[in-house]
Amino acid sequence: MDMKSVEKKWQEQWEKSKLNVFNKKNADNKLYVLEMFSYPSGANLHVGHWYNYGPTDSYARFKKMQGYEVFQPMGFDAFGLPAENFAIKTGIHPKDSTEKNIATMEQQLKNMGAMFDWTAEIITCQEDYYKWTQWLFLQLYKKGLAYRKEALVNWCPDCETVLANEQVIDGKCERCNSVVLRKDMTQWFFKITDYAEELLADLDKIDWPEKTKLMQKNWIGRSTGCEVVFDCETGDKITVFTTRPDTLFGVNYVVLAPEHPLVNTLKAAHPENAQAIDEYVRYAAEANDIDRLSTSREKTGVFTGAYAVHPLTNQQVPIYLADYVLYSYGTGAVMAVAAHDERDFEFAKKYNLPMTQVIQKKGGETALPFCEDGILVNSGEFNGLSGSEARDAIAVRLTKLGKGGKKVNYRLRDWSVSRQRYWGAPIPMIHCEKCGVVPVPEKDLPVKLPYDVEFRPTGKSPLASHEKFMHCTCPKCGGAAERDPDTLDTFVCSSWYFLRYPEAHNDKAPFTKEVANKMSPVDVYVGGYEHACMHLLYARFITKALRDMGYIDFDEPFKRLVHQGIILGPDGNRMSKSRGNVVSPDKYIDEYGSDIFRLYLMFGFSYTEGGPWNDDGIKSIAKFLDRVERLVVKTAESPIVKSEGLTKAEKELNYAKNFAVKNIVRDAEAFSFNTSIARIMEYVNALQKHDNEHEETSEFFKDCILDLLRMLAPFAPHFCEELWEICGKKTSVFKEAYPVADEKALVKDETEYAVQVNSKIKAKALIAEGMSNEEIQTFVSALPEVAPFLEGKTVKKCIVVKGRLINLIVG
RNA sequence: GCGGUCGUGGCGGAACUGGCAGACGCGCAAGACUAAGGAUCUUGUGGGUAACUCCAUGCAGGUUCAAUUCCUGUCGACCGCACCA
Repeated sequence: MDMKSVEKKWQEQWEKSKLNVFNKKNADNKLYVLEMFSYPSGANLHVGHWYNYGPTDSYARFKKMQGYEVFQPMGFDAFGLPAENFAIKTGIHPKDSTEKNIATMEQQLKNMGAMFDWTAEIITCQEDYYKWTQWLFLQLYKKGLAYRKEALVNWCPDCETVLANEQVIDGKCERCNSVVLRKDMTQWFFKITDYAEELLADLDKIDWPEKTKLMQKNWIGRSTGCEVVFDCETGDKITVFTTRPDTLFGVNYVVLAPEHPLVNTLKAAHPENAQAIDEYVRYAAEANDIDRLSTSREKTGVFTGAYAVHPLTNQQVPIYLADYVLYSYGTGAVMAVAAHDERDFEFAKKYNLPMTQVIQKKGGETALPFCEDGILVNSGEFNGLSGSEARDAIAVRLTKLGKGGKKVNYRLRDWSVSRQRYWGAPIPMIHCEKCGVVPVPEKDLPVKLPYDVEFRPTGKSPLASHEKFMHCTCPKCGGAAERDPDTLDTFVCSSWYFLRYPEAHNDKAPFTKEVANKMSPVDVYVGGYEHACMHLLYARFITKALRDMGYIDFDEPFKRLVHQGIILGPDGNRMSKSRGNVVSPDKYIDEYGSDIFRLYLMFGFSYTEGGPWNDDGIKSIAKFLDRVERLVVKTAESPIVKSEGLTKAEKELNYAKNFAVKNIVRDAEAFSFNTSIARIMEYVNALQKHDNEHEETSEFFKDCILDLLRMLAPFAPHFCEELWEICGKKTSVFKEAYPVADEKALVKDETEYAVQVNSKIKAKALIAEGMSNEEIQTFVSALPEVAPFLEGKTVKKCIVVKGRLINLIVG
């Protein structure tokens, strides 16, 4: 079969018959199967795209044949840094390169033969999409979930630009390798932390890989502990967070992060230390990520001269500044217990601070620092309590005294969405001298991204230099005002795109409640695990926020999630241009076509594992399809002999068929395509064998061949359409129902069992259906291979595992 | 450092809930058909042994009638987080 022309023929046919277009009339029966959309950074699809989209398309086709109205859209996540960086390097405008890449990729995706519903295509960099991304921003702003604050950004001094976190590799700029600094800028944030608890709790409700859920769980980082208030000599209060209130009597000093707002007050109170404090704050600010990355880094800090009062003992404890305390976590201040915390211990040792042991190992000598649970000592009335008892008791006491109490903390930080970059959706906000920050009225959306922008780095957001863009009138007072020069993180674009697909052409709204509730959530979502803590978390957050704003009625965007594995280079490393181990799918497509390539991707790897590329097996897949073709064509051309009932051989074939169907269905549902295909191969072997042994072609055999095409169709779609036609069928094989296993055909009169004596296999025996355990024991005991082992011994126990084995325990 | 995943033939990989380890395929070997075979078909293929059988799922233990599967320890590979108080 000339695969290339066959594939072209059916792709055209499918387009003409609208086979892949979702039929809204059947929406009650919908199945929303979604692959993560493509980033159009390169012109060609790479193996990873094929591996994500090919097998998932087979899944979608399989479900379609099972009777679902499958919605499988595709689009492009088209804003973002690579296009802009490419532009900076080559001078080609991001819009131009992106559009060109999209055109190429669309064609390649069509050549793949996946049943994408192109009528629902979305491209995030187009006005009719980012208009609604901006709308989303405004809703979050209205709801108080978008706010502005000063925050540190990654700053590359050489490129004179802000870098996104993903552009910082080991503390260095991914492009020029210079050390990245941190710089304070006012930025927009989304308040994802408001949803920390629900994001964590609802992980239990979704069918996602456990490791992904665990990653999100760790990322959210819930920890329960206690807040403790220390009165500062200046009259201020210092609140610290601790998970170990049981060590409260061991506090030796209090540490503030260098960025802590109280630092200036303390400095003013102790001018004698002002210089040292200033120096340390500057030192900490200049410390770059490389230093901070190193956990072995020596602890540094400075004494402020000030003291605070211990809430329970009323003792004076000194206040230090140290950058091992992170301003962004907890309260930005900690109580230091040198005897029971490794970091505090290290710091205390370095600065010769006292240590007070308050926890003792049960019954033993205690070497410091001792960070495990133990029995309280030197803790007044709390002496003798265990760790957990003490944590409760001390928290209760603090609450009573109004000096703190139980508190839950999260590691999750708010989502910074401002990007000082050009190629993104402009933030729909206006800065007016008189009215402050004013949102762009919804009727004025989109805030269009101008084309004629100098995107080469100047140290400012590129849009800031575009006068026409920047100047505007304040919607509130009508006076002159300026637009926000930043653009939105591309993760904002992708945080809601699944809601847009079903209404891709709605120009009145991003989506409607009615359609969204009907079509979403996505039933099966397939994409890379690298998005575990970014896209997948953001989309969950936005879904919940939209729900709380009344736009949708469901809690989670993706009911079931599957991660495909990664296809590595032949050398076992990740494919990369610098390694020179990139495998391009193009030459394989050229030689074998899409079906064979896709089939090989499904058969040669465990889908969720992936593995090193190796093309040894592609030929064998081509051979396999050749065999199928010969068998089908021969059968189609043979005269059919009518018969009544099934012969013994046909019964066996019927068993083989139903066994195959049962397992294919189960495995395809689990995205275990390699075993699904293995079962199809076995079935083909059985058909082949039957055909070799029989001159005539029975009606039953022909039906078996047709079922084979139905079984194989999702996995080799063009190929099976062609053979289906050769068999004289006028309608698409994808209008057929996927075969269903007939359980009756799977019941055998007798089953082969392994017979063991004392767990060692001695024989195989055919056991008739319905024999009792006693009958079985009598029967196998008499077997010539078994009997000698039982001579002179008694059978103490006979274990029968239905359909598998019999184990006689003798002694 | 913390958390997680995974170690199975020459290779890719199977093994559903603890139940015949190595499905399916590649590769290899032998044979058939052939003028020819890098086509096709048939058969064989974890290792040792002449054989009975024995040894084999990284390594060492344990639980069990039975362990690739469960538990403990250990080695190795990969991934995520990383001063989170």
